[in-house]
Amino acid sequence: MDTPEKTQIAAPLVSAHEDSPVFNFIRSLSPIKPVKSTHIAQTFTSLPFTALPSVFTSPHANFHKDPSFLRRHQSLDPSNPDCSSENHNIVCRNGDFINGISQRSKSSDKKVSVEVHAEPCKEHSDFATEFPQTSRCGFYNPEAMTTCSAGAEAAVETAGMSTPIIPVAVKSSGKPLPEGEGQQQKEWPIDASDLFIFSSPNDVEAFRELVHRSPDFGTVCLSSLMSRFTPDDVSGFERSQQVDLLSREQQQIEPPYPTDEACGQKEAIKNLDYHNLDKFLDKYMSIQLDKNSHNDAGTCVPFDYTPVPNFHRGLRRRCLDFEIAELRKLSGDDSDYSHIALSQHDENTLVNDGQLPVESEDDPLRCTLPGIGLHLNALATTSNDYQSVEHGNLLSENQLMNTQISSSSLNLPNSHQSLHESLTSVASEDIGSADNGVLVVQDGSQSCAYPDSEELDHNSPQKKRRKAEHSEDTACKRCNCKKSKCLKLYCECFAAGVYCIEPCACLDCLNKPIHEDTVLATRKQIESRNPLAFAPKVIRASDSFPDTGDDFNKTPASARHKRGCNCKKSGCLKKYCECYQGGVGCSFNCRCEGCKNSFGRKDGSTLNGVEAEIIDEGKENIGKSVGNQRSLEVAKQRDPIQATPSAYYGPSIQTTYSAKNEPPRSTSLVTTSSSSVLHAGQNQGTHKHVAPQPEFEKHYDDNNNNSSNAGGKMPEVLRSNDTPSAVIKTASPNGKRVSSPHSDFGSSPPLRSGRRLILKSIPSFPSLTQH
DNA sequence: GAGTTTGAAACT
DNA sequence: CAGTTTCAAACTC
Repeated sequence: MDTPEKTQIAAPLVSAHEDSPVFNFIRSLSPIKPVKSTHIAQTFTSLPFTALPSVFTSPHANFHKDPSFLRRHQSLDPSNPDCSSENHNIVCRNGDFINGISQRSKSSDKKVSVEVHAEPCKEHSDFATEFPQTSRCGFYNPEAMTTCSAGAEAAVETAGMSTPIIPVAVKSSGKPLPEGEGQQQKEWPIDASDLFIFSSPNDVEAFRELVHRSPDFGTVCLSSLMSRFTPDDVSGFERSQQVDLLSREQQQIEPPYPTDEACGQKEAIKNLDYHNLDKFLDKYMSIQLDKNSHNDAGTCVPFDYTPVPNFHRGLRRRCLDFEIAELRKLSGDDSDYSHIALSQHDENTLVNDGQLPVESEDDPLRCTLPGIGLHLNALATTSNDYQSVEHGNLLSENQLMNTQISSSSLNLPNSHQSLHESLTSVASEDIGSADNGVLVVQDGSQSCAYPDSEELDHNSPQKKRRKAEHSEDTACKRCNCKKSKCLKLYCECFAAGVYCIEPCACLDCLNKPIHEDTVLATRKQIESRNPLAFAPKVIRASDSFPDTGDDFNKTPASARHKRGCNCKKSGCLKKYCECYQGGVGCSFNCRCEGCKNSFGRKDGSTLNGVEAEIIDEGKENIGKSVGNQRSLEVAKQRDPIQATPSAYYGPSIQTTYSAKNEPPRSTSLVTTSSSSVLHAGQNQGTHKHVAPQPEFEKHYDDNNNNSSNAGGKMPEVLRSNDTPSAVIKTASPNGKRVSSPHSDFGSSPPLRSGRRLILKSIPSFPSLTQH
């Protein structure tokens, strides 16, 4: 048996290098390529690998698919040393797949090498291309599961796609079934044809012999295998594979691969009766099992079927609904979009967040908008997550999709944060939930909104309020609309770009997935009227520039309400005030009267609670004759770091809209400022944010001297047309993150009266409507 | 929980 | 664009 030898030889290599990207690359260059790695690699690379975790995806097809998978994998890891064409068309060990499938598997010391033999797949390229989808189908795609019939071929069909038929070199006959029905015999639960592809008849015979000698061997193996799955997995599997299972059950044929893809194989192998199997493998099958790894059984990290499938399946965010719906429309996919949330799948990797996700099940497109649809207000804020996501994506091809999504998702960086949080709770709560899109979505949202069980009592206003406060950062809203049908901005849910959920006490609510058409239409209408209507109300600069590392952004003052408030009686000290509610100071955009916003007064005298006191104190000391700039200077002297943001960034940022002269809703204005900021931010190093202060002061002073400007409150910098970028850089550390939904960057003319409107960090709102 | 206050959103 | 109305959240009792 030449097989064992090969295995032994190759195994070390795999163990040592399989994880190495470099090694993978080298392997990709390997002349020994049974499969067209190049082509596959492209498609595969572009595809999120994370899909693989779907354990039950296509048990039957798995093995048949495995060759393809391997090939794809080769594509990814084309040069896989473990794969050789020596004696077989394709000989690969499980370790390879595992490696290819997931990096995490490597972490384990186990070496599972299964030499399989598969004939070239004529459709492999297509399959490779499609594979991710197929594999991702997991529980969702019953069709993905194909019965591993006794025949040498198994076709896996997934949503309109047919996977390659990969004939196995040898089918194990095994011991005859009691019934003898069908060609397959129930001998070893894991049919050799399913689990292994023998490179030679001798191997098959050896395997049979082993099985025969150990009557319970198969049962044990199967039990062990199945025990690895959670009830949810099993149920999901059963649902999707019901037909197949029934069919097999009738035939008394055990499902060969409850596990997904390579992971499934790996798990299967791990769960095998090692005493028997190991011997057999060592001798006949070139399968090396590291018994030490057996401890990890069930912790097939990369393919950890249990959590992953559930997670994906369970993830539902209503917040994504709008976008999803839109996407679905765009893609013309009528399928349940609820699973889009799945795109969030690997949030842990992503960041802290996740908000975003990599895998989509059927429709890649869906995956592409992970961040979109999140609570917009929350999303508006930071780029940290966004960046993190990107990095995370780079780390793994599995997350490639995420990257695409993230980058394409209109700068909704923050979504990751909230998403992650939401997902965290949702993931667990939604597990086992019905796959019904709508229901699930709501559930997900609900989960999102109410991570705490206590919050289940959503009818209590106080609780709601409290919940709202708690979840305020989590981008989950709930409303109590009575007349608006939750289709107006009055509705917080609708305004936030999310569907209403159960906790909402709204009446006649139309802001639900079932009315998505209405919702989208309404949305469009409102957006047509005000493109930024759904943009975050509060633009948080602090979150926008994670990489800057400067502390300037950390003060509430660094964030501003995009439009400013119009408070008359509340003094901007109550939540009636959107600025206050948003935890940001009032800005020059505000038309409030008697502003006492503790986060920062409109006049700029107050940066935040502490700063305000400092400033006030400074004012007193300096005298009323001294302008605000003096106060700012005083404050800055006392605490340059904190004072700066408020003093400088605040006004600058706030000037997104002119207080009175500039219509808050002027898109063009916003665009202008956005572009400026964007340019500044993108092209400028973060360190530049620090320098501007003096300059700002100068402008500010000048501004004060110039009473002609909007009440003299507008810093000259903002008014100046000369160097928007510079100004912005100076004033806005976040400049790089500015994104306007409608970006006419650079084309926007200066605002009237030379005033520049700076809309910072307004995440491009997911345009559900394709304008 | 009901009623009031408040200010944003929508409308004219 | 300003004024008014509608609306729902925030708040008070």
